[in-house]
Amino acid sequence: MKSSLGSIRNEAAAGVPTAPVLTLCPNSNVTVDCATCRVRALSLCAALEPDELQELDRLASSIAVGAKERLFEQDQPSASVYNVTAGSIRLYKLLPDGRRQVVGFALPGDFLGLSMSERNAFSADALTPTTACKFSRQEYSNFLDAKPHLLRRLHSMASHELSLAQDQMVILGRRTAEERIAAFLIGLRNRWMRINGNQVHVPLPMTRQDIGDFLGLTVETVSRLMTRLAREKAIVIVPDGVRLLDVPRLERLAEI
Amino acid sequence: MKSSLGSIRNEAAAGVPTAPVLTLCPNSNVTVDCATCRVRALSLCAALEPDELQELDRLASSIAVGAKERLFEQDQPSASVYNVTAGSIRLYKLLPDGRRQVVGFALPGDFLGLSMSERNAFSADALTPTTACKFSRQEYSNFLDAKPHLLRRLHSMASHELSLAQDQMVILGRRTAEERIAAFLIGLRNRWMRINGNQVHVPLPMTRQDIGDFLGLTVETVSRLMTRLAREKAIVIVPDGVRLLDVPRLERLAEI
DNA sequence: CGTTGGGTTGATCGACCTCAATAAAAGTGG
DNA sequence: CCACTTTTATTGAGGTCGATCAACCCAACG
Repeated sequence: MKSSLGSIRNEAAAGVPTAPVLTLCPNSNVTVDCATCRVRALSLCAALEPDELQELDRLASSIAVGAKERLFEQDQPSASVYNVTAGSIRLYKLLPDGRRQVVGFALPGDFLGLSMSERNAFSADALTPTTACKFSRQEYSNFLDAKPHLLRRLHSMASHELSLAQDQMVILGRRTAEERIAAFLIGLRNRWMRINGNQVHVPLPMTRQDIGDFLGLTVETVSRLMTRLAREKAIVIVPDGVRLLDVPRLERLAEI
Repeated sequence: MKSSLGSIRNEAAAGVPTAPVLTLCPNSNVTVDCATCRVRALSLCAALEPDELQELDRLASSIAVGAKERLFEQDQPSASVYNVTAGSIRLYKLLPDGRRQVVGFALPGDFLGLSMSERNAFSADALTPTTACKFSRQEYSNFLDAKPHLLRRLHSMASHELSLAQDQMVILGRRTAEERIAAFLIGLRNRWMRINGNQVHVPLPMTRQDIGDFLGLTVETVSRLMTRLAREKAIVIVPDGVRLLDVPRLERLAEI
């Protein structure tokens, strides 16, 4: 057997898609209005002046995808880049034998395609109904060439992403299961805070399996430890999320 | 006890430096000559025209650091960025309790400071005598503003780094110890190949402890598995490195 | 109202860690 | 060049955290 790791059980084997690929979407190509965009301040577009925003407007199309639909797939040519405006997305890599590593979750304000590379480094499935601004990668790349300060912001977002990835390396390489869960909850809370403001309620649009595949743990371990944190009054498990009761305790565990 | 993970034993506790901090270096501020630089084709500078190279020449100073000296330290303000010209460097993060995660190894041609951020995200110790081109971060940043195609290349290098970090997340989250070692050796061979051309000999300037802290394993596990791979004729352990005998087998294990 | 996907809980197992001892290099000073 | 220390690597014996295997619960849904 493949030893300790993996998440083969609830997945189809060997790279077989588990979510329907995004086909034609009724809401595709809806007009975009950057001026009234609610996530603009959080997103890449914050780097732009009003007139530049109008230019970008013309390049964008709005898309909506239902829960469990796939936006794009690992190793496929990437035709588009996206700016998430609502919803949540799972980003993951599959090994040939079906083991899965979730490399991140995209939330409103996040940009997909930071690397502007020819092929997707990972797959992306919507976890909840999701909307995004969609751009042709080529057109966006040309736009970048004309707007160095936008490139600067793209690079700064990519750098931030790199820094998060390195933090995740510490979590995966050197932290206990309990610390991983705590770090995950605190990290997610901080991200929701930027979007919704300070909240004790942390929405968890992903399954336990997704969390496990993000943290290098099994579903069972995630479930057990969340239950334990709840029993110890550090959190309360509520439908579609958790409520953080003892943030200092969790932060101590996560020790960012 | 802290459970499974960590590398506290051979390290001083709680963030106490284990390597001397780089102070005054005899070879500092030696004149740089980009025109004859042997790693230019591999490095960021490859994006520059001859006249731009001369401009950069004037911003650069050459530094040399001995083995085990520290280039810079996690969380400290980052005054400089570096282009490694020779040697090898360990990049790592420390947890407050002394656990360590090596986030990468820098080799000739690598750029340190891709994120151009205010503070260092990790510490950097030379593993072997190392030389690098050193730039003021501020001056380099200004230079970038004037040269969008250089920024483009910086971003492309940062994207590549992000992609490597995500691959490392798969390794740390979902691979067995044996697979991690194989992936490490194959990955390092591929990097040396870009520098020295195709070689069966893979130099390992880092200790087993460093490898363990990179792969989320203990020294003992690294040693045991390297010995096993040697016993099974996949590699030969030689002074300061390994010789790869059965590359296909290792690649199958690493399954990139 | 059966079916299905997600979540929880228990019993057991095993990959890798921990602890311990020794061996082999690599400095270091006389 | 050789004692002596220090660092790094190897090997063995035993322990444990999280994985595996297996029920079971519950809500959603056609």
